[in-house]
Amino acid sequence: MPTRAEHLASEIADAILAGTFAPGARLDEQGLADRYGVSRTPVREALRLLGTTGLIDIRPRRGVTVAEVTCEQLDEMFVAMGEIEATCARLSAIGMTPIERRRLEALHERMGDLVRAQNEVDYAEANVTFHSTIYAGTHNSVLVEIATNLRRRLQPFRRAQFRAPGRIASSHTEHESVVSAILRGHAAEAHTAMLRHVNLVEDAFGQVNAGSAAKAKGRAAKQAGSARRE
Amino acid sequence: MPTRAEHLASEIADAILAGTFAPGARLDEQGLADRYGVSRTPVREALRLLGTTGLIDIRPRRGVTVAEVTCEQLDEMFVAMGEIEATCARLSAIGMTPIERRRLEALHERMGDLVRAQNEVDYAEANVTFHSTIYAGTHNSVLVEIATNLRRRLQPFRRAQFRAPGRIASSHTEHESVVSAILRGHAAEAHTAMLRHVNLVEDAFGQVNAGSAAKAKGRAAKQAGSARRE
DNA sequence: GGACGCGATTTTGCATACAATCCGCTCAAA
DNA sequence: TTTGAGCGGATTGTATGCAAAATCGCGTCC
Repeated sequence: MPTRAEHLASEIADAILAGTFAPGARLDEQGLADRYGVSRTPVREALRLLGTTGLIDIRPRRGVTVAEVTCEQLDEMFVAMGEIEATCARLSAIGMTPIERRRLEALHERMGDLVRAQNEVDYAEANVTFHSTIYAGTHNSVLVEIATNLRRRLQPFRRAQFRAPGRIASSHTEHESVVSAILRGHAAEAHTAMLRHVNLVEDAFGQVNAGSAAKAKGRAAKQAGSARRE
Repeated sequence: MPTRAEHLASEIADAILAGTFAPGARLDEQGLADRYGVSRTPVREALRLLGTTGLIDIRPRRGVTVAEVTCEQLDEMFVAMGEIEATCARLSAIGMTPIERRRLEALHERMGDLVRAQNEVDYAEANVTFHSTIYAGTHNSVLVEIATNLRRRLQPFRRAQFRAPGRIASSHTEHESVVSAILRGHAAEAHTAMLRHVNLVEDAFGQVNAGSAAKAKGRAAKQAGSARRE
């Protein structure tokens, strides 16, 4: 059974990701305590837990606010994500067991069916599994954790990634290169293919948030999260 | 001014790294509170902060213990570190500014002097700067943070890395390949050189802790931290 | 009219108190 | 002798209270 603080942490995290608490909004402890019907202590603890996720911004004696992600930071996160994922793909190409390779191949084929059925919802879910499978293929829990955390932090900005027309099909084609390279054990190729895939994902993100995001890119203070909701 | 909890966190972290609290040792809140002359509240907060660093192990309602790092985990950390550093080197080769390149070159040359003077202490310090410089060369704060965290987690296991005879000279030679590749903007080469460098660092670690560590490698339950102290 | 300084209020940080859970022990029964 | 249940102590989780710091509003001075 999770402790109250942990429960609160995920509760608050969900609220932030859902937009209930807008970026930049102040999260005062008493307010959250009242809202969730607990005392300030577990709220404090929950906020400290979230502090390390990059979701909120804690400044000593000055309270905590929902993190405002600038376009620069978002860009850096996408670049880092690409590099980490590419590394995972490379290691997977080298070290995946035959069973893992078969599973990856099977998953990829199933996703092909979803593309033909134009089932974007299930594809999005399978996509998470796809990338997680490649993380796991590194057989390195440290890398898995890093990749998973980064993915979670980027999640709010990917919501609409498969809404761009034809994006789901392009994604599958890119996956094809990645899977092919991994199955053949071609490390460098897997790296390159995955790097390109993630970069294209970022581009797709940019397209979905086309008008506003493009302009926002210039303004430093402009925080990226809002682009998603426009 | 840092809050008491933050101060405590680094205090406790130092104590763990210094071996004051042995791996596996129980860290009860009241005990720490008494030891540092504060109440349980900031101690709890400090422990939560440390919880995300991998330095301690928190199990709800069952207290916190100093993390016991198994050889498998240590191995994974070294592999991950190598991959991250290699990525940083690659990005540095691509994106470092001329000024950054000159600074890296200058630092490398200064380290050459330290090698000739056989000044292991200063070399170890400069080595940290060297790697940090390459992290910074990515111009990506996310990667910098990941790399820095990993390095910090590995720090206790590197203490003796430059004690192996001739290791300091080998290190500098390996750096030479890395620096050369970065300065020439050769991405793939920088990646490979750095990956090899970090792998050799791990080997050096293994040599220093030769007898015990080598045997320990086989035993799953054996925790790596103890090897360092033998 | 604007900027600076000062006090009141709000909010965080820390301490203490209480409740719930876990761990180890004893003791009894198979 | 071993195993299991039950009980008591110890420890963590949560609530509340208090003090210090920060923020905001207002008045004053330039």
